[in-house]
Amino acid sequence: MVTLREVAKRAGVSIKTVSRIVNDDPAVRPETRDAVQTFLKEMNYVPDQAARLMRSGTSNIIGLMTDAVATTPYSVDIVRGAQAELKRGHKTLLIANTDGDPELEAEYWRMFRAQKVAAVIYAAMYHRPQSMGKPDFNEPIVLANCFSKEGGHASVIPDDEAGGFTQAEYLLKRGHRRIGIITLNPTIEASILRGRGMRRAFGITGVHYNEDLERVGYTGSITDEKLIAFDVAVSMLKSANRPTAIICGNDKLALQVYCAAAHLGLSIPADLSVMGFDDLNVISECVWPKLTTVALPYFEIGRMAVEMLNIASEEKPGWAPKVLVPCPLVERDSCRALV
Amino acid sequence: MVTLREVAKRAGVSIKTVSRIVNDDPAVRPETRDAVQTFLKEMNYVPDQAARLMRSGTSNIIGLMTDAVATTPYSVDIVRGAQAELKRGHKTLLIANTDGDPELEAEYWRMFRAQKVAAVIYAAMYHRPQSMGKPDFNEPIVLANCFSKEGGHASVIPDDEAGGFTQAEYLLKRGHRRIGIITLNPTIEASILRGRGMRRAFGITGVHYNEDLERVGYTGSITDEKLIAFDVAVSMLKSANRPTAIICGNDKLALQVYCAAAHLGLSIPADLSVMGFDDLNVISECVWPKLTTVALPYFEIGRMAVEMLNIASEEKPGWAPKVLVPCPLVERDSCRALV
DNA sequence: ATTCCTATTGACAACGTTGTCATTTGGGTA
DNA sequence: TACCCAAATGACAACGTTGTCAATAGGAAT
Repeated sequence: MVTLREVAKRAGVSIKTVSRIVNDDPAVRPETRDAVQTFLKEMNYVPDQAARLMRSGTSNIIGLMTDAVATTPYSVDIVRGAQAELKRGHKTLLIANTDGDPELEAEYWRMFRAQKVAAVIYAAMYHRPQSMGKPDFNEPIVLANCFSKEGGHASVIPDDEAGGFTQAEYLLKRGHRRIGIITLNPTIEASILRGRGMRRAFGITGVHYNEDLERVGYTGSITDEKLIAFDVAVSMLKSANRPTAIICGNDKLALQVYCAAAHLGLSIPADLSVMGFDDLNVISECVWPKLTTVALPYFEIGRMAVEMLNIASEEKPGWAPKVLVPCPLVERDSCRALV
Repeated sequence: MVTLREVAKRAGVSIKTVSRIVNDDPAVRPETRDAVQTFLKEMNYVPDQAARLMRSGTSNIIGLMTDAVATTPYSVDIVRGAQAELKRGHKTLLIANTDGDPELEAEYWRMFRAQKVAAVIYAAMYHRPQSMGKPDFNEPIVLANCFSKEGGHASVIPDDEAGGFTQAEYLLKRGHRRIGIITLNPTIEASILRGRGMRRAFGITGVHYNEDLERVGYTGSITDEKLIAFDVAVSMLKSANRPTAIICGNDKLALQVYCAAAHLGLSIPADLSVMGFDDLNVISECVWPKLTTVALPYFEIGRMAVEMLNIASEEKPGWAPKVLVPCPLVERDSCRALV
């Protein structure tokens, strides 16, 4: 490993001068700078982060604590978004994947302290982080795609209420009146919010919200749920006055509706319109006709989390805003206008 | 941050004694050990990795350079597998996501050097790493899910040949004779190997391999490809003596075949058997009937890569084995026996 | 009691960097 | 020429840890 000392010796200047050049300190004569820079490149000098860190106290590493990556495909985009934003600041991500194991999480918090990470993004699905706050970790923490009920930390989450509104509004505007709804597990926060959004859309349009057409697409506990949307959709579609459209809680449910329609010989969108949520493109782009859905903006959530982190370091401890990231409609071919 | 010095002062012993206890050095009197350990816990001491690293020269961080995470869903499982194996050694993963940008990759190599990562896992899809070897990085490198043509590094890759064999053998054994094949881009290594495996299966069974039933499911260049499997499947299935089964290069293609079958009013598996590859469970578990497919063992690849890394550090530079990880058949409901 | 040996403990330097402060250099001004 | 000031450079300490080696203590052997 090439050190400042070696470069300095080779260039015939002091260690400190080389250090200054590496750190773009203007107080160096241009000629000296050029001369030394040649040596730096030639010897392929790379500053030792460990030494820097020891001297300065804060690293350029951001910790990302997550169980989301394990549980949801494409939640990787949170990572990508964060990294994209981080790249500018020459910071890097240390990813800790807990798979939901609290013991493992505790170990990773210790690890973050040991590495002196500058800040932490805590990304999780569904459940609220309980063990948060406990770890005596004093650097900024921002929650991504989740939030802690106790508060105390900024969080960046998708605007599920608006997302639900978008789904319902889109179909209502296109003349659908009998709309089936296949939801996520109703205990999930996202599910509640989207339901609220949909009802708001019905209300505005002046259409009666028909509870009978609302069913849950999963059974079982949240950690061990089983898809039953196929059966649910089949029973919905077999009925005499079947819905003309079905709104789904995610694209997986939508896929099951596609299969149910196929099973019953109904074509999409001629006989049935289908709307998804998430925009998992392995599904939405691969089915035929392509799925109209509402996107879960993971990339933007990750990016925004980093942005919040930058702000967080300059705010007071009490600062804990909730940033809602919009869920854009992705219009494809699975919904037809009835007019 | 609590330091050894502070703990030592509090416990009334020397810094070195505390250090010994933290590092499980047996040369400490049990009473001293117990006494100090109480203080360690009470003060919540965590050793400073930066200082350790500076002293010792090697970190406990493993770098993971990848574009795979960006391009393929569930390739995250490589990360999870690696982490699971790493956990034992109390090492952690520093993930560098290149999105395929060579400039960014070069920057990350520098970063790895700066962080003095102990070793690197290089995970990529499709293309061979060209810039590899260039970065003067002297720690062990293992390639995951890819390999460098120049050799020089151990690699862990799925056994695509055997995977292709498995696909064909499964259908042949169940009496299928007219088997359609919708492949990945034929320039991809995986595609070539699987083709070879399938032909081997046909050969062994003594069935003629009908080239006319083999079509590519994508158009366009590898970096910007477009799914056309739906159209391909429709044309295949419209023909008078249509295939009784279709083997797909991945589950996305299989999903398109499902949609094509639905479009033509054919039911799966009664009128058509479908076999996928990858086992993306957002598809394979969500379609109805559930998809019989061959799994891409990402988790195991990640795990194995770490295992190879451990071995690599004790091997000579020339050591560069290729480890083939089997692709297990996942039998579900999309294939029927003709007998 | 003295000596010796081993078990235990401690003092100190070093890792590579940067902050602080002192020193040198060079050029302009009186 | 002498002087002064700012710009440029350097010497040194410190960050927290561990390796090396020295010092101490305590017990056994004489």
